[in-house]
Amino acid sequence: MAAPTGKAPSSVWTRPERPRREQPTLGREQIVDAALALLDADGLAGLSMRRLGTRLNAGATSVYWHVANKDELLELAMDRVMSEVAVPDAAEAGGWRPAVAGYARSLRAMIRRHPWTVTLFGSRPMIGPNATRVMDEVLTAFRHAGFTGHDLEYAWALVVDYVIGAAGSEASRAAHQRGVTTDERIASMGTYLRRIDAERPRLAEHIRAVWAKEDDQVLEGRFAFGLECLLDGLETRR
Amino acid sequence: MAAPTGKAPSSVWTRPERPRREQPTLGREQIVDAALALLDADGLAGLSMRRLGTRLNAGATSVYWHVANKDELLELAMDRVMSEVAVPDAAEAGGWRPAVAGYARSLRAMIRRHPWTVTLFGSRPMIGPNATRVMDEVLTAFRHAGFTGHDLEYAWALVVDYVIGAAGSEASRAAHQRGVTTDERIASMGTYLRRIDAERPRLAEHIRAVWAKEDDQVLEGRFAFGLECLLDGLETRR
DNA sequence: CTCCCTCTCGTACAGCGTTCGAGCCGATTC
DNA sequence: GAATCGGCTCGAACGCTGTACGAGAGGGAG
Repeated sequence: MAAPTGKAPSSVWTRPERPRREQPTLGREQIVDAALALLDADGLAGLSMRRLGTRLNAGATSVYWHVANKDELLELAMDRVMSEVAVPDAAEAGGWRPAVAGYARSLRAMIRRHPWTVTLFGSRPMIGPNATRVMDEVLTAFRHAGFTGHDLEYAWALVVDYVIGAAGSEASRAAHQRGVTTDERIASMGTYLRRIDAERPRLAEHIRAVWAKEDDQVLEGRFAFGLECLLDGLETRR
Repeated sequence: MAAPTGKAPSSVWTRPERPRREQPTLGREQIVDAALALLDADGLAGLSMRRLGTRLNAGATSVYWHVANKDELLELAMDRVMSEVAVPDAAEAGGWRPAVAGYARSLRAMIRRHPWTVTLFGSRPMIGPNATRVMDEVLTAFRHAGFTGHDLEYAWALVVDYVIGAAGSEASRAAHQRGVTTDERIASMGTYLRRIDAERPRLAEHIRAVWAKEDDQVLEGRFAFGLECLLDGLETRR
């Protein structure tokens, strides 16, 4: 994987795609397509350059002509999924608040569709065309609210950090529940939960009560609660 | 060095003079110690079972007697660093709000000391003794505020999700700035930033203005802003 | 003494990301 | 037509990873 050296990183976006000759050869587009398919199916661990090659009916290392790194490939994949994030126009949506809320929901939905993005957010500066488009639109929404200068950056960071944190915790928790019922999960804690019972009875009670009905509806409510809290806090500061 | 091959008569010279029993054998404690040292020094990529073994003056695979997996080792490491997180008592700190704020700051500080935790949060259910201790204390703080049932869970999730998201984005951004000045970083974007200049001038302006002075002080202010926003929002709902 | 349990570690295996260089093929140039 | 070139593919190899396995050392117990 990437070696975090001290040199200035050269990003995919700074280098033009190699000019293509015909159709039947591979290009960045289909490579990213195939990578996305593997990522969505089996997560980050499901994407290896060899598997990607065979999926493309190509040699294992042919991809390296079109993409320098696996890291670069992941950058491309990240920007691709960012194209799914929509930011409502503040004027049409009826103010900055619906616009920002719509963005937050859209971003969360995207992360839930592509849980592998969680690990990758911020692993590199996201400056791809779609990421910049989203950022630009969100910033204009916040400017509609009256934020400027540092407060503008602070407000944006607050929303995006929360959404990534919340959607991330949902996604990774979902990954561990796949094919396991809540009862089984509680049962698998077995003696350990019983020890918590003894040492921290109120916590154990809470765990049982909350985990027992942690379905999609509750998660939806959880996110809505957090988002509204956060927007209320922003409202008083604009 | 003589290598003992086959069934050569066992001579003093063919074998090291004392088969190394200097340490009372390794235990989980020192294994986690060494793992933490590697993780803090070189991040997640810096921890390999072989490096860990040599660091412990042990064979590469000796660790597997004490720990089943690398995953388990990381779970132990995660719980160890959770011991650094402190939750002020609500009564002593002067209310739920200072208590929760203190917890948030302590968690963020821990993540900044151990940036490799970012990827690991939520990658497995955190039910180690220290994690449960922290969760218990935080829940009692929120109960002091009057939260119960679902709102209790929602409030807790809001804070922890935000802190992890914010500290995570800080940590990963810091990892990419290591040894690179902001000027170099902006310069490395080169023509690409100029394209953003052309297509999204307000965004480019914002990027230059914000990235230019993204020092620790600004990050501190950013976190404080978000945290206060969020606590304000919680205040109206308790 | 032998037996057994705890613990160490060399070896091996499959898989990873990536480099290198050989080679194919269509287009251009002589 | 022949030679050359550049875009592109790909097999082989390198060094690394996590982990399974089994041989064996050390010390206590019978």
